[in-house]
Amino acid sequence: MEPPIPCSDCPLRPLAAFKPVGPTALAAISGAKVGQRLCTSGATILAEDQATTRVYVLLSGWAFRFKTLEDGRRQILNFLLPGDLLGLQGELLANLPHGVEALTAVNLCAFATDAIPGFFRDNPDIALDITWLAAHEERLVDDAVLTVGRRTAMERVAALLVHLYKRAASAGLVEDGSIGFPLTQLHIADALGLSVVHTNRVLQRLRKGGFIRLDGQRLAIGDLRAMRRVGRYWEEPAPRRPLL
Amino acid sequence: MEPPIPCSDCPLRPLAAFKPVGPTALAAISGAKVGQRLCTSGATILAEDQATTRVYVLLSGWAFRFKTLEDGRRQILNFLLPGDLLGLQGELLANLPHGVEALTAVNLCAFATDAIPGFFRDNPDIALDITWLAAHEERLVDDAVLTVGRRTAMERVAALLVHLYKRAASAGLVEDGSIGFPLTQLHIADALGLSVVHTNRVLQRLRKGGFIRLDGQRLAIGDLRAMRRVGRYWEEPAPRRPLL
DNA sequence: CGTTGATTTGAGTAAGATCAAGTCGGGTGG
DNA sequence: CCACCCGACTTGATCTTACTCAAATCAACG
Repeated sequence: MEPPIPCSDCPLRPLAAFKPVGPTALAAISGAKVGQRLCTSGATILAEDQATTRVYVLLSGWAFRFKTLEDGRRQILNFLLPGDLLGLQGELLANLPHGVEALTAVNLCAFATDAIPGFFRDNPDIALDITWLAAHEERLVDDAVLTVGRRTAMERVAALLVHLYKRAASAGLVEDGSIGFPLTQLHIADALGLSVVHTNRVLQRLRKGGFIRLDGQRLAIGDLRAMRRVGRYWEEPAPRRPLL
Repeated sequence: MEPPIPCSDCPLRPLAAFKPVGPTALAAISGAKVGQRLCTSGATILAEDQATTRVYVLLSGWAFRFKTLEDGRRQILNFLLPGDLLGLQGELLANLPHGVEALTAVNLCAFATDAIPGFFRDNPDIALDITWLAAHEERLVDDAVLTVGRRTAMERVAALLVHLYKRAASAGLVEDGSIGFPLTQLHIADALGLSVVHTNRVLQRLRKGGFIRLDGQRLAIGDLRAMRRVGRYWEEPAPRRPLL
């Protein structure tokens, strides 16, 4: 339970993955911030189909967005890593069309939802950044549709692992060739439209083929090139992204 | 090949589905418009992975966004109907991560991509509308992930047909209980992650069950309630949406 | 008529789901 | 310390959904 971090000391901003921000924009962001929020692993950050009063930036930890069918079938839409914005759809659309759940303990930077129209009025650069982030997230979901709709189970798992590894890497989370990996096999299954059992078997094939090391809570990818080939997954190099 | 329609006479704006727009915003939009573009059915409106110079609003006709794997497997991400914005991701991200193809003859209203930053600078209401449209499209794609990942083939087809029927309806395209329906079974299959053959059989089941009438180019849904039940598909009532 | 695109039908198959146990490791309480 | 519980992971057996391949039909069109 650390004290709130001032935006000027944000641990994320120095990372190469993020676009530098000017002093006026930083002041505007800092001024709109209304606090921080901590969630424990497994907590519901935002409930499905609910009106929201906050928009958050993920400071640390992992989370995911999901939707469920009334009979309980769950689909994970995408994963959220440090720097990601969440809850924007709740502000723009009437209410949030999906839920958000924490995968690990999570530290969130909170903004009042009415800060958004404020940014658009007074700070076009930030407004454009917000729209950029929205477009970027849509790109991720577009990829998810392609993966779930047209890739084989093996391709899906490989593509997801590469994708998450690279994102974790650009958030500075690699330690001696591996990342902390908080997903259970059920999460992988729910993200990829597979059953847990089948997911388990595919993971074993990847392990036995020497493509990955995945024990307990850490993931290492031996040969990234090979994994990309298995997953038929080539994403363009990540551009420097804005950080709210 | 009609002459360009001035924004003030836009045939879409009077529809109840669209949010009214003030005179200054209308003037700004009108001023940014650089022309119209006609495409024939089947034409590529925007190519995959390409830098773009234009953003379009679909004035009339149907189109779809898609991605392909290098071996030819194609996934349709969502369908575009009159009033939809396309090409925004090409402006914000470096280049367009998906292709856009016309399903019917299509009439597009063109804006130079650099009109977007201009809107953000000078016209916060329009900027917010653009972001709203982006968030709304993401919602559609989120739904697509849920459909493809967790619904059965029967549910997928039923949900898609209801979805498209309702959207066509709100674009004013219903004529005596049916809509013009330009998708082939291959399009349906590619949108839903199914094979054409299986799609065909599911459609036949829906027809024989009396749920739909789908002959050649027209779709009618007998009992919408029943179809929603089959598809496990309940969307929230469509809000009035902005039109660029 | 011949061609072409869309749809339909049949037969065989494979990918992945379901069901049912069983293992393993890390708490927790007695 | 040990029994036990619980969640995550594994494994095997069986089954089903939806895919593949192949071919026929059908309508529109030049």
